[in-house]
Amino acid sequence: MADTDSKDRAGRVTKVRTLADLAKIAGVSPGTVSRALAGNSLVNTKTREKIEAIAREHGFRPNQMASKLRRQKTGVIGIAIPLGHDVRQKISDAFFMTLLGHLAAELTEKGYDLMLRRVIPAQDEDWLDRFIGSGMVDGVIVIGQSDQFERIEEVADGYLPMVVWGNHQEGQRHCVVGTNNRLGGKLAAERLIASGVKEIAFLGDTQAIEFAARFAGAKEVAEKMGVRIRVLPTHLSPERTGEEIAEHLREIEGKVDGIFAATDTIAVTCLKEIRERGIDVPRQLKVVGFDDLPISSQTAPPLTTVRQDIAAGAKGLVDLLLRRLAGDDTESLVLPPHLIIRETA
Amino acid sequence: MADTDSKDRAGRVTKVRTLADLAKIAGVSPGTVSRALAGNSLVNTKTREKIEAIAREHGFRPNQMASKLRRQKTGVIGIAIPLGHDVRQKISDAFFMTLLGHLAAELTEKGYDLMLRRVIPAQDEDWLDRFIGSGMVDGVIVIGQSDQFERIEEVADGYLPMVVWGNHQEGQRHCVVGTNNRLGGKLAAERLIASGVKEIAFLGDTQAIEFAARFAGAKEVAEKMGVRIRVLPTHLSPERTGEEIAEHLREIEGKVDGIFAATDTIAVTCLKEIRERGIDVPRQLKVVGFDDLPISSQTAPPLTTVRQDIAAGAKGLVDLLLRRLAGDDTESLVLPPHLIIRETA
DNA sequence: CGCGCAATTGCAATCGTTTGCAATTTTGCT
DNA sequence: AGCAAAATTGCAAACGATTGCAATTGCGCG
Repeated sequence: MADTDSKDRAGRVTKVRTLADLAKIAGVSPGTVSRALAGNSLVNTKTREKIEAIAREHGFRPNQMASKLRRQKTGVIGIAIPLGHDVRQKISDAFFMTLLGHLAAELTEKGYDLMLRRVIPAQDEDWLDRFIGSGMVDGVIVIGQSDQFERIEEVADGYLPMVVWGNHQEGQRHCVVGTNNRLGGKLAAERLIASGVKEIAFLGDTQAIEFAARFAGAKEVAEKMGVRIRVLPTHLSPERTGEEIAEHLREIEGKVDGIFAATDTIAVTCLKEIRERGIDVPRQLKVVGFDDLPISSQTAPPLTTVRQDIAAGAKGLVDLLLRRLAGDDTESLVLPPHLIIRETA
Repeated sequence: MADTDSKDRAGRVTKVRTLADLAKIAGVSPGTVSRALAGNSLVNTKTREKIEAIAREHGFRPNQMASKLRRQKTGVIGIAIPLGHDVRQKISDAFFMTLLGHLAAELTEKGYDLMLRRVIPAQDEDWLDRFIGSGMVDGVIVIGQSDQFERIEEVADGYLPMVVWGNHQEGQRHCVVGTNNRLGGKLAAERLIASGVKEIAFLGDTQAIEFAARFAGAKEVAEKMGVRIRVLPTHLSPERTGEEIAEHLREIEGKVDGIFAATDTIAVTCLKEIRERGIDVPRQLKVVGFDDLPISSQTAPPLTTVRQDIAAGAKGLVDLLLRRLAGDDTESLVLPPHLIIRETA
């Protein structure tokens, strides 16, 4: 508030490391200091102010480890990012990162810290139990089910404070927040077909459960409308994707007139490859993406895509987790996707 | 090793929460259990195996809080992201997120966890002391100096295990890892001028120290070569940037023939606005960015930019921090930028 | 069989805070 | 002034794992 260098300008000679040290200086007991610094307790205002002053003067902060140990809660939420095979990719994936950014904002606002952990399930069987059982976090948010659906289910049976970002399956036991991927897939296919597309290619890896759902939705619509649709497996590693897509394009050229990309990242790369082949979008080939990342409005031409509301997703994850921390057994939250029409379809 | 359901198949009825519980079952003392689980200690192989078996059977994990308290180290590295004014923006900024992704990979590999904390210095005077003094982290990496240069300097005087991503100033006291921004700025300007540019506009906020250095480098070259250069303040919040840039473009149209964007994010938005105004890149207007984000090769036309080696930066941050944890007082690390020539200049 | 040394194990203090309970001081009221 | 009730404060036991030191056990060998 006022001046900082008032009396103790000799620096940090006096080292006050513990409540007890501080208590000695203040002439009270450690318990009182603890209560005083905790703020709202039942300690005399005058005493509190004196203690606070001394604490400030010495730059004292109570040791969090001790505090957490004693109180049996950490104020930390664990964020686990399971990396399936694409080991180096996913954590720098634009979608996950954006989600993480929003999570950080939400959790910080609620007074929680985030502990981030990249896990490689293939190398570490019980990554989830380890994270949970370590006593380092009060709850866990798992970003992406990867290929760990079963393991997550098992853990969910005995551990309440966990929420997962991902796809919702009929009858699953773990609490998930995510977009209705199937519906999103339908929207994409409908748009392509409404734009006159006669044959669709889906670019994505249908082993990932979300992508499979997106494809399933598109397929349903396509079949109903008598439009052919095929899958062209496409991965997400920044290096390989470009080539993979180029190859696909060579293969489908002239046969397919609509592309549904499992991800905006794929769509963006795809647009670039298409441009290089001199194909006109949307005249000759129409493209719809999925996610609506910030970049997607910046492409040439701007990408038509299915929007996932990432901010709402983050808020949902945090809200549900907090309710679970309070003992509620919450339902999953499935968010509606929105078709964003720009210029590629 | 062998079968898991050998004797205690009654499930999780017996709850083993502490070393002591486990010790009782194993018929040894808690100390022995601790040593056994720690692995390398001086406990009899047979005993160890027995204890490990019981631990596995009951899914027991030693409480980390207690462990950390006792050992006075946490195995956690704090990552602080100071947000200047653009409160919601920076943490989802592509550059920071990419860096964070690489940091996560590096730190995980070295056996550390990451604790992520968004801080808003304006709302929280002593964010850094709080983070450090909390006893929750063994060391801190600060991502971006924001407008907190002075505060970081102060803290660095009394706290060794801290490394900062940012710009290096002559004679600064804190250990920093970052790109040589001034040199990067020179490279950008040289390229623009070599492409025939006669007047340059720098798009960026020179209040940010890194950006100021980039501009300074460009300015030096421009002045030497007799080319005019001006600053057009541009922020990074996703919403405002587009409009700001549009306005700038209106203002400079016809006068300026080269743009140096402080950031690829700005450059990408810029390219889009330019396209919408029907200006030809690179014929009428040349553009150089900074960062070389993954998207930058995907724009139309692909962006010429100054590359920061993010992976090397992350590795540098982690290496230096680990050496500081070991007691070394390390020097700063300044990485060379690389001009990546694509099609916009 | 007994001694000495090495290999294991147990004991108990410690890390620094929090908090129920009891002790003490204040306050309010007659 | 006297006494009950309320407001503060102190005491000491947790929280759960680690680790120096001492005690025990086991082993080799004369």
